[in-house]
Amino acid sequence: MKKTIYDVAREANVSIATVSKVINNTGRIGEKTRQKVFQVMKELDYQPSLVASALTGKSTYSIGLLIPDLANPFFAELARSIEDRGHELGYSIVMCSTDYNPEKESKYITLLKQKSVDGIILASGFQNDAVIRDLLHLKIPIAVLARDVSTVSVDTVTVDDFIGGYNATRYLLELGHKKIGTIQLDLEVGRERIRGYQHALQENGVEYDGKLVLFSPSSVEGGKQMGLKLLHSPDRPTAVFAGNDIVAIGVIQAVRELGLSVPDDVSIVGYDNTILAAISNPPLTTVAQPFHDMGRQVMDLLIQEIKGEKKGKKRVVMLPELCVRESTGKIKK
Amino acid sequence: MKKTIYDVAREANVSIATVSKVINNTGRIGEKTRQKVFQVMKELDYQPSLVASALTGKSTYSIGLLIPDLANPFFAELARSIEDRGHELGYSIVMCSTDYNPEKESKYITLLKQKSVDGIILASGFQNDAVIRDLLHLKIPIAVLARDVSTVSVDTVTVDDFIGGYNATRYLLELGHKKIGTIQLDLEVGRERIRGYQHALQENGVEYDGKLVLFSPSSVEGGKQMGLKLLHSPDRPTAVFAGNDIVAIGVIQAVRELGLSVPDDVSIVGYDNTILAAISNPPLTTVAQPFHDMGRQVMDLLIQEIKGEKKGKKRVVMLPELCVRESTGKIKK
DNA sequence: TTGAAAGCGCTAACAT
DNA sequence: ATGTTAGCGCTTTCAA
Repeated sequence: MKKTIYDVAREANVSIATVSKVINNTGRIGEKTRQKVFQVMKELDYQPSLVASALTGKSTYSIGLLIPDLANPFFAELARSIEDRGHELGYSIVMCSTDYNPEKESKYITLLKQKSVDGIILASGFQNDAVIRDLLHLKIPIAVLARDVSTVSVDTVTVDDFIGGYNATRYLLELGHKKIGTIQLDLEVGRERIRGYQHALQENGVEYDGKLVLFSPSSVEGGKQMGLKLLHSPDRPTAVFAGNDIVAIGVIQAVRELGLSVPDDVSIVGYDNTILAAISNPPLTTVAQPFHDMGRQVMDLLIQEIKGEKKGKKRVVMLPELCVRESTGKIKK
Repeated sequence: MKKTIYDVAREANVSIATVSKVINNTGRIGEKTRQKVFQVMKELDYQPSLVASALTGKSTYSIGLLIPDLANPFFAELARSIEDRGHELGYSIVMCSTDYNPEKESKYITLLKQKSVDGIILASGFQNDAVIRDLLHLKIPIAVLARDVSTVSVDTVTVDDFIGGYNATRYLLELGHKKIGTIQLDLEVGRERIRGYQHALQENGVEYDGKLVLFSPSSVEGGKQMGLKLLHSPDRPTAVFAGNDIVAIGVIQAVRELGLSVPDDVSIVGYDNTILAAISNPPLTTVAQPFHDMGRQVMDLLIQEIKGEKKGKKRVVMLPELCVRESTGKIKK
């Protein structure tokens, strides 16, 4: 049978109130009593039930994490850093992969509410602010990662996608490319990167061509299909800026399938700097997101919010950094 | 304020017992009453507290997942399939990455016990059976994934590592390789694969050479270092069987660093068939583990155990399958 | 310094 | 068919 606080109290000849106090280090307890209680707790291998203490109004010490897809290396890394920071701070993580699916999103939110998690991290391309507002209204602490929720006041950690798109594109322009295609995810982040892309083009006097801008799902196959579409025209682009490393790898495959070479015929830039970028062939030039810091930051923000250590909401913006490898090269005349 | 069962009861002019009964669909309730209660629940946006119902002796509907490292694509895929199956069955997953670290293992186990999870999935190179015995003794349902716990009676899902090692090695032998090195993880699975490797060698009359067997941590860097070590001798192996795809990629890098080519000079076989194998250069011949089924199976086993739908423990063994790509080739005379 | 007792929100006998 | 009530294991006043 699992031991309860009553077992400890009886064995130590004190009341459960006393035991509770030594566990939580509250109230004033005599040193001898404290020792005795500790000893009995050890003897009985007693561990307080978090469920019971949660019911009494304390925290559950668990926080929900909504993330699009654990199987995507970028999100897996992110989840890992969030998990680590959470555990460091005494919280455990309940994982929910949403697949960018609004239905799953709200289903999981409901679930997490029922479980009385202390807070929720939204690391997803959340479709509707309504859910966020609802959470906020219910006073459930939340923190949003990697997405600007401009219309709502929440704690957010974002990486500047405009800059990311801008830097990637500018780098390609510097290499002499003029016809630069881009294949992004059909999400807010994708559109923001496209804005950066446009800005870079414009700044360099290159005319924007809508036909060079495509959307793709986050998969190798998707990248390949869109890559083929983009590269199939006789007047094909000499460089492609992809929405993430997975898509970029699809584009590489497309290039190869057309009998062309990376980076000789087509330069490619990815996004995220996952392990995929490091090991792909050729190694991928990519826009690095500081996932380690990102995870840590959201978690810290959320915990501060939970503990009420913070006045008002905070918005942390991090900067992406171009990581140059071998999938990009100067344009050949 | 969060609504409670009392709010619903009052609003619907019934007792809390009645509300509880319609929620859980137990006892006999008049149709009109039922409708009324449902309606009020909706109006109030009432969601029963799982914490409270858990305290009353019911399940928490959460299960703990101990896994070495979410950031490793293989485990991420596994975690994803476990999560999906869990959610399908109404359970949520509490993630714990252990880094193969026994201290973290027991720390997380303690945590999960306090949270009264309904069960725990051990998908780790668990170092000591003691923890498992303890859990078993406490009657906490567990299921073990990807590791044979031969001395203890638990539900397990494993992939036959002996066969995996055997198949990989035999394939290399069939290609004409005689000097075959192997770099495995220093874990039970690794040793089992080495046994398969030895068996294949012996069966083909190739003498076993201990110097060709190395251990490495699960990292590209580790694989590269061990790869260099293995390949540095003048009498270097013509093929390497690696412990997982990540290590295999490290070996590829080692081969390149020595100015050699894959597969012309050195054939390489990985393990796991993660996305890394598909996108590496050259695409990796690898031993595929059916992670999708694996995750589903452990979860099913665990839930059956939790629900007591099963007499005795079950041991499910799945078979790995060699997936041939371009990192292996016939030996050159 | 310690203990008695009232909940937290819910379930499950047992009554009615 | 519905309600009363006694817990579940813990925290927290309030007394002693």
